[in-house]
Amino acid sequence: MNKYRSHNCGELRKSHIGDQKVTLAGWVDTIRDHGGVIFIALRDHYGVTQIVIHDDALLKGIGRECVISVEGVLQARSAETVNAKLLTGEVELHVERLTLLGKSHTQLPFEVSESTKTREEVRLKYRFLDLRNPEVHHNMVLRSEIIQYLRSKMLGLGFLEMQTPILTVSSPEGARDYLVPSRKHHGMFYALPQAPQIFKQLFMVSGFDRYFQVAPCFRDEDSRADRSPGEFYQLDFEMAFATQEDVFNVAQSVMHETFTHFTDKRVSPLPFRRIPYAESMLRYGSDKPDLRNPLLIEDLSGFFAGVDFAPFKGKPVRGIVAPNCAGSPKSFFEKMLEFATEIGMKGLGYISVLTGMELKGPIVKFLTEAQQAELIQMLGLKENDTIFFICDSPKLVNKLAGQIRTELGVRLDLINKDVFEFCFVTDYPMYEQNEETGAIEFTHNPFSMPQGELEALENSDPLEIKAYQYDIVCNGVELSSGAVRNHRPDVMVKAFEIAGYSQEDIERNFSALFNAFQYGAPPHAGMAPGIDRIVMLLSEQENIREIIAFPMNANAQDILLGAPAPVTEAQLREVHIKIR
RNA sequence: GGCCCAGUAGUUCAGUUGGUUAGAACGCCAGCCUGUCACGCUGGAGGUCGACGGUUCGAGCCCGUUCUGGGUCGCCA
Repeated sequence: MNKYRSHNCGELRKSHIGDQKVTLAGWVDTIRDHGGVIFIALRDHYGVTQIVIHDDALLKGIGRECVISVEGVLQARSAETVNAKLLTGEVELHVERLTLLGKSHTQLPFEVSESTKTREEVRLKYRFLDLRNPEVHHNMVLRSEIIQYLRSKMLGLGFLEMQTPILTVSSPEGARDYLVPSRKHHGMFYALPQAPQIFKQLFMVSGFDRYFQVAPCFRDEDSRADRSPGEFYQLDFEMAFATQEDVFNVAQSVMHETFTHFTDKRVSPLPFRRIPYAESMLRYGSDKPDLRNPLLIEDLSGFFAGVDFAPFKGKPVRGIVAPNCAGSPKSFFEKMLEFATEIGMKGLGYISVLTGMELKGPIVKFLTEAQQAELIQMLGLKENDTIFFICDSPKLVNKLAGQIRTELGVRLDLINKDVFEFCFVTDYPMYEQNEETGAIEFTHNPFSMPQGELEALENSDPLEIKAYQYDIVCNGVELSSGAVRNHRPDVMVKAFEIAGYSQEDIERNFSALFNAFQYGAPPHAGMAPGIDRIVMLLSEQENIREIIAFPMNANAQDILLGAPAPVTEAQLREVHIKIR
């Protein structure tokens, strides 16, 4: 028998009554002292069990959050004292012996059960206490179970879990690297991987057919509520002899099964919708559309070209039809205008459809009768609809319309909270034009295969070329991007040439991959859904720190251990670094 | 780096038009209580109002600067 306990705090039931002696160990959750009888809720990883003490001398020096071991006799609770809220609520342990295993300060920085309401700074400093809170504790358990589940799914689909280096080389593309100075090589640096991109592609060249990894990724970029600074995990995978379809099949089957397994909410049926990037930007105003929001954006540029309304003249115009909105109080429209102003719009025009299909709103007087009828017919307007107009530069108009769409969805309470709506956003443009310099640049990953391959690169307008580049999105959260990779050196040289890079540039910056591709590379494709984001969605947490055991704060500091921290002069000398 | 919000007891917060000794709840300490389960009751301790400077007879409150935290834009191939 274990020295400290015969059972854990979550498992005792009526059926255990009559067992010889029962020993439990755990944290003192609450103490209810009635004078002659004292009740303690004893908590561990598995649950809570009530223990009963008749001799208050046993409790001397014992306060909340102390760790104790108690031995005694298990008894049934009388019918009227059963606690239905506890799985162990039908029994209680009557204590004969009590041992203090770990004393706690009496004044805690916060009450464990209330920790989530405490300032984050304090929570993170005492994260070990915060994590005792069953609510927070459970998030970590869920995270573990999700990762285990993802692993088993990937293994079941024939993927091989493989490790790639953590100390690797700085890459010129992408985010800022975390650098690690080299001791043996003066003035040289390792970098932590932003993703195992190059390595997983090399695996493909090496003949490993299906690779995956629960991969730590490091990027030195500023945080957001859904973006941990510094480090995060991806379910990184890559498949040889695979097309975009093959990747989608794996991704949607794993996501569908995982989300179905861990929640009761409805999950998008298979196959997940595919939305081309251009359509996503136009209809949802974002490349990560939240499909729970039923509102769609309409392109009204053509319509307004024929309308004599100066502010919209010659500019792209978008419209969003909000149902059952015309009767909203004045304050609703004022709040919407306020929001529009906050995101940089000059105004927010709207037209409401009154009973009898009469149009009302500041813009109506600029429309002829025929134009009013056309608008009603074109948009299928119904009584009580309100149509909001968004007009801005071609660069901003979609994004602004997307923000208005989201805000309307929230304010009108149109977002169904009980579903997980997945989609793939496909056909990202290969290149874009730099606004200032006019230069042609890669939109995303320079290693994505252009659709049409060499032929398209040679004969098409670069800005028209699409890439086999895609995202998977759930409820407006971007889970990952992925691509069919460009495995052909000749296509790669041409693709880089269009973006203004020479073959020497490729050889200098991406020599390993480019060189490997000269020795027989299979077509391959992959993806890397973010694990933290998946756990966030499944645990319904708004902040990524809630699902990471020891997160850094928003300022990229670990205030529990104190990172980053200065190091000694000797350490600096060893790695040939001088602090200015 | 820009913008927004917050900083008052261990914690969460209130604090009126600038006016006596800065309050509440929970926690902590002491006492009472034999069936509670967020036990209850009585009493007590606990404050550099983030910091600095200014205005004022007088500042938690007004002004300026600054620090810290959170959110967001930039950034995130």
